[in-house]
Amino acid sequence: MLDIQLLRKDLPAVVAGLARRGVTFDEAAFRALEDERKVLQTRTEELQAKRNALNKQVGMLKSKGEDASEVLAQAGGLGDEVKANEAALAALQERLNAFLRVIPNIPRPEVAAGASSDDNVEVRRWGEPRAFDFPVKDHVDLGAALGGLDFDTAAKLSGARFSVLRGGVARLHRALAQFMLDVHTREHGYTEVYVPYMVTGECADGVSSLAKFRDDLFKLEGRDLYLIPTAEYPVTNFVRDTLLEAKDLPLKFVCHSPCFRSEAGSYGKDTRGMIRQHQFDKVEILQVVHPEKSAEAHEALTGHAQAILERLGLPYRTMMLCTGDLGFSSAKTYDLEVWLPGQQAYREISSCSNFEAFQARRMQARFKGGDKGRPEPVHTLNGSGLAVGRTLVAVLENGQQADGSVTVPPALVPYMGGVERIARA
RNA sequence: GGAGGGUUGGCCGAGCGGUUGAAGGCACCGGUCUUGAAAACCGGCAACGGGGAGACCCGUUCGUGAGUUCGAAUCUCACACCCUCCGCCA
Repeated sequence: MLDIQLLRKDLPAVVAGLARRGVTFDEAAFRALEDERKVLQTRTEELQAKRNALNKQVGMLKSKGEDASEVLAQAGGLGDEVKANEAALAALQERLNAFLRVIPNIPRPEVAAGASSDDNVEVRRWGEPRAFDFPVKDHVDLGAALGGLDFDTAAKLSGARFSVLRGGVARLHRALAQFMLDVHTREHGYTEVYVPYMVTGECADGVSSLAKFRDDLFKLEGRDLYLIPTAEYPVTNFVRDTLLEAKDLPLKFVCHSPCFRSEAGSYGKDTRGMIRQHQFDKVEILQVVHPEKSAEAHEALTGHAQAILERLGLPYRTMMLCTGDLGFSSAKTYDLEVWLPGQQAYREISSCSNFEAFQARRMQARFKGGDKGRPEPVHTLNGSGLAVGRTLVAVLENGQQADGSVTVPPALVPYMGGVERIARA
């Protein structure tokens, strides 16, 4: 969430920052809550101080064996008054907190203003889309012809937006995840982690707003547990409620996990194929860094994701999301879009974000030993490196041959046991 | 599922219902000593919120929430989590 100190000190800056992403900050509501809080807090603390002073006297008198009945008489009824004020203050702070926790992050100044994905800015383009001398198929037709992609069986098992992979295609899926993990651990300095695929509501609210996005998640019946929509949920929470040392930073983790999303708001969107599924695998890279290093780390992390696409020979472009397309917690995001010949379009395959202190404040992730004497929130970042399912789609479509077989990218051949081409068994 | 034990500061760990934000240790920071380092010794060192120009002042926090009390880390109840043993099990 936003820094309450900033809201108190420079409300116009917050209002202006949020306005850039199309969010209207309710100044009147905030001011009313704050004014009420101030009055109530001051009164409560005065009463507490009075009670404490009297109690201290009682303690002194009793320990000397003297009579304390006079002081006790003064304190009579004070306890209930204090309790009533404390309860009122707690309730108000709860309201203030709820108000703050649904306010999104403020975009960094260099993020272009815009209303939707139409206003995103292309900042990089790599590779030439291949020219085909035969009619291209999309991954659904390719996969079906190879006997490796089966949506009918998946539907029988679990309904729409699931897939079953077989044979060489299933192996390709596994190979991609292994390849990504190896590159990030061996060459980019990330530590591999394996994590729970369910997290508590508190964890979910640490990375984003559970109140706002509860419907996007699958929840376990009767329990405070949610299936993770990305490894960001468990891994970022490694540092929840912790006080790190400056010398421990940066922390860099890579995690391969399944991701579960209800896709509640995307009825009728990307219904064909495995572009948008309730379950997909992703290799996520994350960093926890010193506040002054996050901008630099964001560029590096995005580069790490781009490296995977380049090693696989997949043409892509890098888009800087405009203010209006930014995720709730993000201050700046680069999306990587891979070229899909079957759609004749660039499609999102990775999203790399810098959350600055937004998530750290929500989950109390701090470090000490910086320039400031006191602990301060760390900065968190993450990105897909990459979405495995969509990478599979990209490899199939970009590597397709006239006979329906698929050429395996050279970087992946060792992970395929030497297989250079996937063909119908 | 059954039976016990536990949860205190960055970490470990003590704590008769009363000047306890909390002994002691570790870690960390500064100093003495030393050619330098280590050791030893001396000193410092919780977080968060509010107020103040500032030195400071006030408040909150001992798993969470209620309760008893003038007063709770300490007593009572509920809940959560962790550990051990038994049962079940990949």
